[in-house]
Amino acid sequence: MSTRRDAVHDTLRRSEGFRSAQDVYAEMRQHGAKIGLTTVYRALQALADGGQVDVLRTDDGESVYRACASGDHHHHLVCRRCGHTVEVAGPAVERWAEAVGGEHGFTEITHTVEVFGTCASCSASVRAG
Amino acid sequence: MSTRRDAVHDTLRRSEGFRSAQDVYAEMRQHGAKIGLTTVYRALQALADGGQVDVLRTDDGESVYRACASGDHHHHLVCRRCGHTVEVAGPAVERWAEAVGGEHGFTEITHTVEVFGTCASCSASVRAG
DNA sequence: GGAGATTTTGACAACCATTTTCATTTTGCC
DNA sequence: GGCAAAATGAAAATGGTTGTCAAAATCTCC
Ligand SMILES: [Zn+2]
Ligand SMILES: [Zn+2]
Ligand SMILES: [Zn+2]
Ligand SMILES: [Zn+2]
Repeated sequence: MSTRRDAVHDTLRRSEGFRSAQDVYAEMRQHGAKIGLTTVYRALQALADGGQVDVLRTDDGESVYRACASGDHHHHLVCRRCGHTVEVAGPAVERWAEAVGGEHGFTEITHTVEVFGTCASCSASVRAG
Repeated sequence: MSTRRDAVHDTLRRSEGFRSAQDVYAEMRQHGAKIGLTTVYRALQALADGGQVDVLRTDDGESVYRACASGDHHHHLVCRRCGHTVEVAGPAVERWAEAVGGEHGFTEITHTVEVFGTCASCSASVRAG
């Protein structure tokens, strides 16, 4: 629909982990893009609403976005040091969530699942001092 | 340690679902408690740090707290209409999170899991109009 | 009990990501 | 070109949360 939105989407695709709106905005400006912060926010929201990017909340309440390779439902294994992110499927979790909801008479079940850890290369650099 | 902290803890225990700091503050004042908002924030943080209450973030970035019955690791099934909350255990999920982290060389694995739905009584009241 | 040190409290200001506003610019269409 | 509708972005507003700092409560030792 819009050139701006595509530019935001591209910036996100070039990133490895999850990025905040402010983050994306700063990077785009750095690379000479002429875009306003408000538009970045709007583009990210639209992309998230359209399911083209994934969103999650950091511990300090910031929304961060990622253009994932998989369009199917999946979850994330995120390194809490470098942000390196792996997309993971979890059929067992999907079934569990549905089952636990059903057992208690709940309907229209949704769920949020995120896994955090320290990735191999970060572990290595810590050991190296 | 402090009377204020206990008062906050008690207020939370009397609540059914997750409550925000502002929420707890308003209720305490309503009941005549003489306490400041800053102190409520500090008490909730201390309780959360001590593992005496559970915290989670709402979609709009608000931190909400709950004094759960179980002191063991567990997750929550939350009604998105009335906030009614059930504490649920998920051994399968625990194992899955560890496994998926390990498979990708991650260590110090943690995870966040929340299940949302519409509870039976809310479904009923919707049907009743 | 009391002086002084230490901790806790809370009114208020500061923070900061996000949203709203609204005037300007760009786009879509004839 | 002309014009309506949509997009843009600078600046102001919002709102939950945190920082500040002086006053109040609590502890400590005599
Ligand atoms: Zn993803
Ligand atoms: Zn899932
Ligand atoms: Zn709990
Ligand atoms: Zn768990």
